[in-house]
Amino acid sequence: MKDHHSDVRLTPGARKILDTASALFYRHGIHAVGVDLIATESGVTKRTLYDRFGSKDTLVTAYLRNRHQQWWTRWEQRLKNAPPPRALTVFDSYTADVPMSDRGCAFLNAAAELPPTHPGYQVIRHHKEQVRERLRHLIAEDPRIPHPDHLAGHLFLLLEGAIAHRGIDGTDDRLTQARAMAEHLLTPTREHTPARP
Amino acid sequence: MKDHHSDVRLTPGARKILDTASALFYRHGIHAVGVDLIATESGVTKRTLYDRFGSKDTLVTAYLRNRHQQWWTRWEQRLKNAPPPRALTVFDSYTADVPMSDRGCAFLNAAAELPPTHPGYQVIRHHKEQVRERLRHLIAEDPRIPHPDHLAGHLFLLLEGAIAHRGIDGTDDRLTQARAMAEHLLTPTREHTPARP
DNA sequence: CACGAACTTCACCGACCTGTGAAGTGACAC
DNA sequence: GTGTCACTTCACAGGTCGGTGAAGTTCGTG
Repeated sequence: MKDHHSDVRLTPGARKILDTASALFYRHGIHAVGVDLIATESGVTKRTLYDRFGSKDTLVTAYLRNRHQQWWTRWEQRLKNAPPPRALTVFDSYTADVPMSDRGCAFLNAAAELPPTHPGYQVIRHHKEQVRERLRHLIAEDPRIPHPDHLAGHLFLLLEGAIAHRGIDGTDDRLTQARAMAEHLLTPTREHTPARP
Repeated sequence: MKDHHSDVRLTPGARKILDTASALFYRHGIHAVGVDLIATESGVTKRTLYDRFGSKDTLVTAYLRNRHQQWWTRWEQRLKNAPPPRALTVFDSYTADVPMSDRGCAFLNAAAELPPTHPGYQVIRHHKEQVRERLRHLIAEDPRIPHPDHLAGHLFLLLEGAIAHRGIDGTDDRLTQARAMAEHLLTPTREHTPARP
């Protein structure tokens, strides 16, 4: 209960491999990084890598799972001592940890280069689904918000657009803009009715 | 004036190579497609490919440039006979041509796997900049809109979020949602001010 | 001490990667 | 008919890809 790497039992070598692979995959993309490089950078032989993970695809899937777990934990942490509207924390969670977000969203990037048949693809879908769902619940905390579902969809699109451009623009500007827009939408001054139910 | 491939002089072979490469790059990603496959699928030898384009990076850049040109032409076409608010056409432009958008945005996908030093990266930035700028002008066509710049940023984020998820979800739903939200934002019934008076 | 899990080195596989060299063919222009 | 442009085939370079083989070493635990 002392480790921030809360995932199941991983041998020290496997842990090192996963951490190294995560950094490389995120920075350079998945197809651009070979298993040889991962093994070398991990201080581990390819043999060990294949003993622990079986295939590159499995390692990629583990990377995605681990990333989701880390991201979720950070968000949960940030949610604890956050003033309402707590939905805004999702933007801060991206802005806060720079090395974790300076190349944009790991899941959007992975989705861009993996085929939909890849075992990691459903991890991506699951992650986005979870974020969206949590957002929906957080927005519904304020009973004055008239259409929480619709607003959740709106905030989610703002978030995704902003984080997609985080990697391209190289600045937090879009994220900051999106947060401000979200904040405005979350203050229930007037009607924010959807165009159509 | 009859060809939708308006780009400069390209030999027939080069044209075929570019078209084939475009389809493959968009469908499978850039790193996942080798020049051998491109040559084979084009009915052309690698030699010809290298004679015409010099390197894979150049071919990738040409792909991005060509894509921008195509996309822009289509949008321009759609803008001609469009009722106001014409800013909404940008959503329709994505929804309309399925094989051109079923894997999401070609530029966002490319940005996800290319290093920022790649010669094609500035093409990506340019494309997004152009879209955003055009959107800003279209919104400013309606003098009743109080803060066109701010609203353009808002619509742009909605668009980018929706098109980023176009490839993941496999449906047009997010795009349709985003369009509806944009439409609501564009109807100047009440205040849409970014700050409170 | 002894056991076994984790890890090591090193050699190897077939396939594929980007990129190049040499020699030759067909079509069209002057 | 000579030149040139687009294109062809074939062979090959040096390197990396994911994945496996056998044999030996480190190390904590019982």
